Amino acid sequence: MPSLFPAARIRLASRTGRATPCDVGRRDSGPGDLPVFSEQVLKWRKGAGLDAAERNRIDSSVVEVRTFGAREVIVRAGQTLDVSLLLIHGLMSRHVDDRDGVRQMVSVHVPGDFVDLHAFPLKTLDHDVGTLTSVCAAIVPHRALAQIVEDAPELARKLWYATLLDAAMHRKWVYRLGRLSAHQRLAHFFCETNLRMAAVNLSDKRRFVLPLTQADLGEICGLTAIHVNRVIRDLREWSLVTFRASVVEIHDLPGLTELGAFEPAYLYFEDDFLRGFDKTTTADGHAAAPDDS
Amino acid sequence: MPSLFPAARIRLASRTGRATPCDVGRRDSGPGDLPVFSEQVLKWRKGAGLDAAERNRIDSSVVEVRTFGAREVIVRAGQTLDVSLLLIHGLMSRHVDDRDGVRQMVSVHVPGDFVDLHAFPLKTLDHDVGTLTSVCAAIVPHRALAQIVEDAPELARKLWYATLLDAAMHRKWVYRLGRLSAHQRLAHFFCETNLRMAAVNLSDKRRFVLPLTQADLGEICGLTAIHVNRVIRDLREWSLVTFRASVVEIHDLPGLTELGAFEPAYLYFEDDFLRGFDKTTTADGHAAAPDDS
DNA sequence: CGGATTGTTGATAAAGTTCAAACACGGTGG
DNA sequence: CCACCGTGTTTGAACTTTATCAACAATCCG
Repeated sequence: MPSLFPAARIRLASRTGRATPCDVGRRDSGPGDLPVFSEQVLKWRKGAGLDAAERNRIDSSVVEVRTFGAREVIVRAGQTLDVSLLLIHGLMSRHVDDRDGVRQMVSVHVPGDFVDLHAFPLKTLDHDVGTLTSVCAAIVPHRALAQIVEDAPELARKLWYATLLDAAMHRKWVYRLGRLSAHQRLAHFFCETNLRMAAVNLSDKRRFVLPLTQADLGEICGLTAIHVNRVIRDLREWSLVTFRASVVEIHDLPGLTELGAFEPAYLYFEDDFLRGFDKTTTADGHAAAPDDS
Repeated sequence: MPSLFPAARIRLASRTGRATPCDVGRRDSGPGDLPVFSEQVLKWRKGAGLDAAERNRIDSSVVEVRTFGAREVIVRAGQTLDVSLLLIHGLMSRHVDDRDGVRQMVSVHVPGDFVDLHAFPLKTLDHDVGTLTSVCAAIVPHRALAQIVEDAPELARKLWYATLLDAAMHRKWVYRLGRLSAHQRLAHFFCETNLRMAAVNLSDKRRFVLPLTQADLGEICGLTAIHVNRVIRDLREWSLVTFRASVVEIHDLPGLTELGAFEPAYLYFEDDFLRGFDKTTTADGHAAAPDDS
């Protein structure tokens, strides 16, 4: 299994396990050899790429790098926050919690996402934030963000943009839940996640590690775990995609895209990046999968 | 029928009718007697109230006031935008459009909402924006917003906040579609809308004009119009709420709130404002409904 | 090896959709 | 004034999708 999720960078901790400290990349050149956190931030996003100065500004805003175990709740709804998390390794989620323990996930975050940047303008969140895997995240104090807003308006606009990217994804999730069938919802989610993972080199465009249970997929797609199970079986039997042992393997990307009515415009990826995902990659043909780290 | 939707301010045009020009309020005092557009913006929102200078800044950013007929599409997905709309009178909506003409509404906008402020950082939208009623809106060019970001960081933060309020509502809509039954979805939507309308004096906390068809409610709640019809009948028979002739009348707010599992924290309203909506107002009791216009 | 979590299957029930048809209502034009 | 038309609402019946309940198998982890 090639470097989809290099063990050296993140190890999937057991439910109760302790997160492994994560080794943060370093830039060889640069002022003072600052650790690099911003590498994946807004990567490939149309009209929001960060220049060297902006990355530096973000990197130097980080006051701490923290690790968390898998399946921890990091932020509870209502809590007042004065820092935000920039996800470096692992997966996180945000969910709306019902009193009866019924949860609905509202987003899944991949490395490079500013998970709860929303908390900066809002001061308090309306939902919970948690880890899915063990996680390594950079802590950015809101003071530093306020300073950025104060004297780097263009970077501020890009941070704003990052939060609106989340909003755009939320909208598509509303659409997914409101208009698509169970099969389509799963297909759509796999397509979306494939793209987002690929953007940060965690998918080779057909295959990626997705450490979720079928129950998690149910919380994402508004379905019961049991129904998810049957739907996944169908998708497998239809030779569209398999999901087994936390690995998603897309056998027929055009077919999956078609079924899920997936149109990636809402992710605001640059056309260059999207070009690798069109009708070229069919069936198991191991089609061209370039520029993968 | 008391001043829920004063005819002098907005007249519900027929499907094909022409929008009536809207008379914009004027402030008696103030520099140069500027027309007031910002009056309802972020009204009652926790930690984001606008001071006089900030309102002025917004008012003076408006270059034009435009009216639109009912049921028009104002902005199409993908279109590059250099202005945003501040809704003054009427209702607007945003929706994700499927190729087969199947639509899913992702938000409904009331006066005071910066409908497509998202377009400022994003430059182009991922969804359509349209009118529900005939509408009067102030046009704010992105140049002016950029200037605000440049030299009024605190106001910029509040505009950012306004877009994140939308995101918070999106999340709740995801929850609504993913976790609630048809009856609960409608109940939740009516509760949400009641609050938002009340915040801008378009609901007296129990009753408001909502010029939507049952098909519209279906597009909002991810249901067929037929099912909406049956659900509405149930809600009426259960003495929770009636929806007839575009008027929503809530007979049992606590009951409706309970059924819809409605918790308004995600709307970020000030506690003072929310206080009028708790368990006090029961049944048809015409309970205390103060400070209404 | 043993216990807990996760995945799988079947039977049954509930919720929501689809299709078809009728009804109400406000225009519009004769 | 009335007939007519279109939009929106209401009802019924058959059907599909998804949930629920109840086991049981497989897997993972300690």
